[in-house]
Amino acid sequence: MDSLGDTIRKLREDKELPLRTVAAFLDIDQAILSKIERGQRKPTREQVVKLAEYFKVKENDLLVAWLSDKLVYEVEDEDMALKALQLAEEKVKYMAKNKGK
Amino acid sequence: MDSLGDTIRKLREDKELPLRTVAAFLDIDQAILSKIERGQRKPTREQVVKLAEYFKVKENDLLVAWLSDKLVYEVEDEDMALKALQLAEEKVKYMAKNKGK
DNA sequence: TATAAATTTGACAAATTATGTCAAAATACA
DNA sequence: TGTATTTTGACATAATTTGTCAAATTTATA
Repeated sequence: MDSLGDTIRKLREDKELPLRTVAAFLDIDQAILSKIERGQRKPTREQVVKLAEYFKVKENDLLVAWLSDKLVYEVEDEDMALKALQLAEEKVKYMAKNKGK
Repeated sequence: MDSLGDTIRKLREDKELPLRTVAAFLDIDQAILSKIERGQRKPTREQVVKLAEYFKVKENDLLVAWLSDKLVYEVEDEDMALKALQLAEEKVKYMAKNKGK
Protein backbone atom coordinates (compact mmCIF):
# COMPACT_ATOMS: atom_id res chain seq x y z
CA MET A 1 0.00 0.00 0.00
CA ASP A 2 1.96 2.97 -1.31
CA SER A 3 1.54 6.48 -0.03
CA LEU A 4 1.56 9.33 -2.50
CA GLY A 5 5.15 10.08 -1.52
CA ASP A 6 6.21 6.55 -2.43
CA THR A 7 4.52 6.90 -5.79
CA ILE A 8 6.22 10.18 -6.57
CA ARG A 9 9.61 8.88 -5.57
CA LYS A 10 9.21 5.85 -7.81
CA LEU A 11 8.17 8.00 -10.74
CA ARG A 12 11.16 10.24 -10.24
CA GLU A 13 13.66 7.43 -9.76
CA ASP A 14 12.37 5.59 -12.80
CA LYS A 15 13.39 8.59 -14.85
CA GLU A 16 16.61 8.95 -12.87
CA LEU A 17 15.96 12.56 -12.09
CA PRO A 18 17.45 14.37 -9.09
CA LEU A 19 15.16 16.10 -6.61
CA ARG A 20 16.58 19.41 -7.84
CA THR A 21 15.11 19.01 -11.32
CA VAL A 22 11.59 18.07 -10.30
CA ALA A 23 11.60 20.61 -7.48
CA ALA A 24 12.58 23.32 -9.97
CA PHE A 25 9.58 22.40 -12.11
CA LEU A 26 7.36 22.68 -9.06
CA ASP A 27 9.10 25.93 -8.15
CA ILE A 28 9.97 24.84 -4.62
CA ASP A 29 13.15 24.00 -2.78
CA GLN A 30 14.35 20.44 -3.18
CA ALA A 31 14.22 20.05 0.58
CA ILE A 32 10.44 20.18 0.44
CA LEU A 33 10.20 17.62 -2.32
CA SER A 34 12.47 15.35 -0.32
CA LYS A 35 10.13 15.67 2.63
CA ILE A 36 7.07 15.14 0.49
CA GLU A 37 8.46 11.93 -0.94
CA ARG A 38 9.15 10.63 2.53
CA GLY A 39 5.78 11.68 3.90
CA GLN A 40 7.08 14.39 6.18
CA ARG A 41 5.22 17.08 4.29
CA LYS A 42 1.98 17.09 2.38
CA PRO A 43 2.09 18.52 -1.12
CA THR A 44 -0.44 21.15 -2.11
CA ARG A 45 -3.19 20.33 -4.58
CA GLU A 46 -1.44 22.48 -7.18
CA GLN A 47 1.80 20.57 -6.72
CA VAL A 48 0.04 17.27 -7.23
CA VAL A 49 -1.54 18.54 -10.43
CA LYS A 50 1.85 19.68 -11.67
CA LEU A 51 3.42 16.34 -10.78
CA ALA A 52 0.78 14.46 -12.74
CA GLU A 53 1.49 16.68 -15.72
CA TYR A 54 5.25 16.30 -15.31
CA PHE A 55 5.22 12.53 -15.05
CA LYS A 56 2.39 12.07 -17.54
CA VAL A 57 0.16 10.12 -15.23
CA LYS A 58 -3.57 10.55 -14.71
CA GLU A 59 -4.21 13.64 -12.66
CA ASN A 60 -7.18 12.04 -10.95
CA ASP A 61 -5.24 9.02 -9.79
CA LEU A 62 -2.69 11.22 -8.08
CA LEU A 63 -5.35 13.49 -6.63
CA VAL A 64 -7.24 10.56 -5.14
CA ALA A 65 -4.03 9.34 -3.53
CA TRP A 66 -3.34 12.86 -2.28
CA LEU A 67 -6.83 13.38 -0.85
CA SER A 68 -6.88 9.98 0.82
CA ASP A 69 -3.50 10.69 2.38
CA LYS A 70 -4.90 13.89 3.81
CA LEU A 71 -7.88 12.02 5.20
CA VAL A 72 -5.68 9.42 6.82
CA TYR A 73 -3.59 12.19 8.32
CA GLU A 74 -6.75 13.82 9.66
CA VAL A 75 -8.00 10.71 11.47
CA GLU A 76 -4.73 9.17 12.52
CA ASP A 77 -4.36 8.59 16.23
CA GLU A 78 -8.11 8.69 16.62
CA ASP A 79 -9.43 5.27 17.56
CA MET A 80 -12.74 6.05 15.91
CA ALA A 81 -11.01 6.64 12.58
CA LEU A 82 -12.86 3.90 10.74
CA LYS A 83 -16.27 4.86 12.06
CA ALA A 84 -15.69 8.49 11.13
CA LEU A 85 -14.60 7.55 7.62
CA GLN A 86 -17.64 5.37 7.14
CA LEU A 87 -19.99 8.04 8.45
CA ALA A 88 -18.34 10.61 6.20
CA GLU A 89 -18.90 8.26 3.30
CA GLU A 90 -22.60 8.06 4.10
CA LYS A 91 -22.83 11.82 4.33
CA VAL A 92 -21.12 12.30 0.99
CA LYS A 93 -23.44 9.77 -0.64
CA TYR A 94 -26.41 11.49 0.93
CA MET A 95 -25.24 14.87 -0.30
CA ALA A 96 -24.64 13.54 -3.80
CA LYS A 97 -28.15 12.10 -3.91
CA ASN A 98 -29.69 15.41 -2.81
CA LYS A 99 -27.20 17.58 -4.58
CA GLY A 100 -28.10 21.23 -4.87
CA LYS A 101 -31.18 20.94 -2.68
CA MET B 1 -28.77 13.12 8.25
CA ASP B 2 -27.85 15.59 10.96
CA SER B 3 -24.58 17.44 11.07
CA LEU B 4 -22.86 17.90 14.41
CA GLY B 5 -24.19 21.45 14.52
CA ASP B 6 -27.76 20.22 14.19
CA THR B 7 -27.21 17.77 17.01
CA ILE B 8 -25.81 20.40 19.33
CA ARG B 9 -28.60 22.81 18.58
CA LYS B 10 -31.20 20.18 19.35
CA LEU B 11 -29.52 19.26 22.62
CA ARG B 12 -29.44 22.91 23.62
CA GLU B 13 -33.00 23.69 22.60
CA ASP B 14 -34.32 20.61 24.35
CA LYS B 15 -33.01 22.08 27.56
CA GLU B 16 -34.20 25.54 26.57
CA LEU B 17 -30.82 27.08 27.15
CA PRO B 18 -29.66 30.29 25.47
CA LEU B 19 -26.43 30.29 23.45
CA ARG B 20 -24.95 32.53 26.13
CA THR B 21 -25.12 29.85 28.80
CA VAL B 22 -23.56 27.04 26.81
CA ALA B 23 -21.00 29.36 25.28
CA ALA B 24 -19.98 30.49 28.76
CA PHE B 25 -19.39 26.88 29.74
CA LEU B 26 -17.22 26.44 26.66
CA ASP B 27 -15.52 29.74 27.45
CA ILE B 28 -16.14 31.24 24.03
CA ASP B 29 -18.29 34.04 22.68
CA GLN B 30 -21.86 33.06 21.90
CA ALA B 31 -21.31 34.22 18.33
CA ILE B 32 -19.02 31.29 17.76
CA LEU B 33 -21.43 28.77 19.19
CA SER B 34 -24.14 30.21 16.97
CA LYS B 35 -21.90 29.68 13.96
CA ILE B 36 -20.93 26.20 15.09
CA GLU B 37 -24.57 25.17 15.39
CA ARG B 38 -25.25 26.40 11.89
CA GLY B 39 -22.16 24.79 10.42
CA GLN B 40 -20.33 28.03 9.67
CA ARG B 41 -17.54 27.17 12.06
CA LYS B 42 -16.02 23.89 13.13
CA PRO B 43 -15.70 23.32 16.85
CA THR B 44 -12.37 22.24 18.26
CA ARG B 45 -11.91 18.73 19.60
CA GLU B 46 -11.80 20.14 23.13
CA GLN B 47 -15.09 21.95 22.63
CA VAL B 48 -16.74 18.75 21.44
CA VAL B 49 -15.51 16.91 24.50
CA LYS B 50 -16.87 19.65 26.74
CA LEU B 51 -20.22 19.60 24.96
CA ALA B 52 -20.54 15.86 25.46
CA GLU B 53 -19.85 16.36 29.13
CA TYR B 54 -22.26 19.28 29.36
CA PHE B 55 -25.16 17.52 27.66
CA LYS B 56 -24.37 14.13 29.17
CA VAL B 57 -24.09 12.30 25.88
CA LYS B 58 -21.44 9.79 24.85
CA GLU B 59 -18.23 11.59 24.09
CA ASN B 60 -17.37 9.12 21.34
CA ASP B 61 -20.63 9.63 19.50
CA LEU B 62 -20.06 13.34 19.33
CA LEU B 63 -16.41 12.91 18.38
CA VAL B 64 -17.28 10.58 15.52
CA ALA B 65 -19.78 13.13 14.23
CA TRP B 66 -17.17 15.86 14.60
CA LEU B 67 -14.44 13.91 12.82
CA SER B 68 -16.72 12.85 9.99
CA ASP B 69 -17.82 16.46 9.53
CA LYS B 70 -14.20 17.45 9.19
CA LEU B 71 -13.64 14.72 6.63
CA VAL B 72 -16.64 15.80 4.61
CA TYR B 73 -15.36 19.36 4.76
CA GLU B 74 -11.98 18.18 3.51
CA VAL B 75 -13.33 16.38 0.44
CA GLU B 76 -16.24 18.64 -0.41
CA ASP B 77 -16.19 20.03 -3.92
CA GLU B 78 -13.85 17.27 -5.01
CA ASP B 79 -15.57 14.92 -7.42
CA MET B 80 -13.36 12.06 -6.29
CA ALA B 81 -14.59 12.46 -2.72
CA LEU B 82 -16.02 8.97 -2.47
CA LYS B 83 -13.02 7.25 -3.99
CA ALA B 84 -10.68 9.10 -1.67
CA LEU B 85 -12.76 8.17 1.37
CA GLN B 86 -12.80 4.53 0.36
CA LEU B 87 -9.08 4.49 -0.28
CA ALA B 88 -8.45 6.18 3.06
CA GLU B 89 -10.56 3.48 4.67
CA GLU B 90 -8.40 0.78 3.13
CA LYS B 91 -5.26 2.51 4.29
CA VAL B 92 -6.56 2.82 7.84
CA LYS B 93 -7.51 -0.84 7.88
CA TYR B 94 -4.11 -1.76 6.51
CA MET B 95 -2.37 0.33 9.14
CA ALA B 96 -4.46 -1.18 11.92
CA LYS B 97 -3.57 -4.68 10.77
CA ASN B 98 0.14 -3.86 10.69
CA LYS B 99 0.09 -1.52 13.62
CA GLY B 100 3.43 -0.56 15.06
CA LYS B 101 5.44 -2.24 12.32
C1' DT C 1 40.27 6.94 -0.80
C1' DA C 2 38.58 11.33 -2.11
C1' DT C 3 35.51 14.26 -4.11
C1' DA C 4 31.47 15.47 -6.29
C1' DA C 5 26.51 14.88 -6.59
C1' DA C 6 22.42 14.01 -4.29
C1' DT C 7 19.69 13.84 -0.30
C1' DT C 8 18.31 14.86 4.34
C1' DT C 9 17.93 17.66 8.43
C1' DG C 10 16.63 21.39 11.34
C1' DA C 11 16.30 26.30 12.38
C1' DC C 12 13.89 29.89 10.92
C1' DA C 13 10.63 33.19 8.02
C1' DA C 14 6.51 34.13 5.41
C1' DA C 15 1.93 33.07 4.19
C1' DT C 16 -2.35 31.07 5.10
C1' DT C 17 -6.01 29.41 7.83
C1' DA C 18 -8.33 28.81 12.31
C1' DT C 19 -10.13 30.71 16.26
C1' DG C 20 -11.70 34.32 18.82
C1' DT C 21 -13.80 39.19 20.35
C1' DC C 22 -16.83 42.79 19.73
C1' DA C 23 -20.69 45.63 18.58
C1' DA C 24 -24.41 46.35 15.67
C1' DA C 25 -28.33 44.33 13.10
C1' DA C 26 -31.91 41.11 12.88
C1' DT C 27 -35.26 38.09 14.92
C1' DA C 28 -38.49 36.16 18.45
C1' DC C 29 -41.78 36.94 21.60
C1' DA C 30 -44.05 38.68 26.22
C1' DT D 1 -43.61 48.18 22.15
C1' DG D 2 -39.49 46.69 24.73
C1' DT D 3 -36.53 42.83 26.09
C1' DA D 4 -34.03 38.62 25.34
C1' DT D 5 -31.89 35.98 21.96
C1' DT D 6 -29.61 35.11 17.82
C1' DT D 7 -27.05 36.34 13.73
C1' DT D 8 -23.82 38.96 11.05
C1' DG D 9 -19.55 40.88 9.66
C1' DA D 10 -15.34 43.49 10.55
C1' DC D 11 -11.42 42.83 12.74
C1' DA D 12 -7.48 40.83 15.99
C1' DT D 13 -4.79 36.99 17.56
C1' DA D 14 -3.12 32.30 17.47
C1' DA D 15 -1.88 28.24 15.23
C1' DT D 16 -0.59 25.76 11.34
C1' DT D 17 1.27 25.35 6.71
C1' DT D 18 4.41 26.21 3.38
C1' DG D 19 8.62 27.73 2.19
C1' DT D 20 13.96 29.12 2.25
C1' DC D 21 18.50 28.32 3.51
C1' DA D 22 22.78 26.28 4.88
C1' DA D 23 24.98 22.63 6.99
C1' DA D 24 25.29 17.62 7.68
C1' DT D 25 24.81 13.20 5.82
C1' DT D 26 24.62 9.74 2.39
C1' DT D 27 25.50 7.84 -2.19
C1' DA D 28 28.02 7.19 -6.31
C1' DT D 29 32.10 7.19 -8.83
C1' DA D 30 36.73 8.79 -10.55
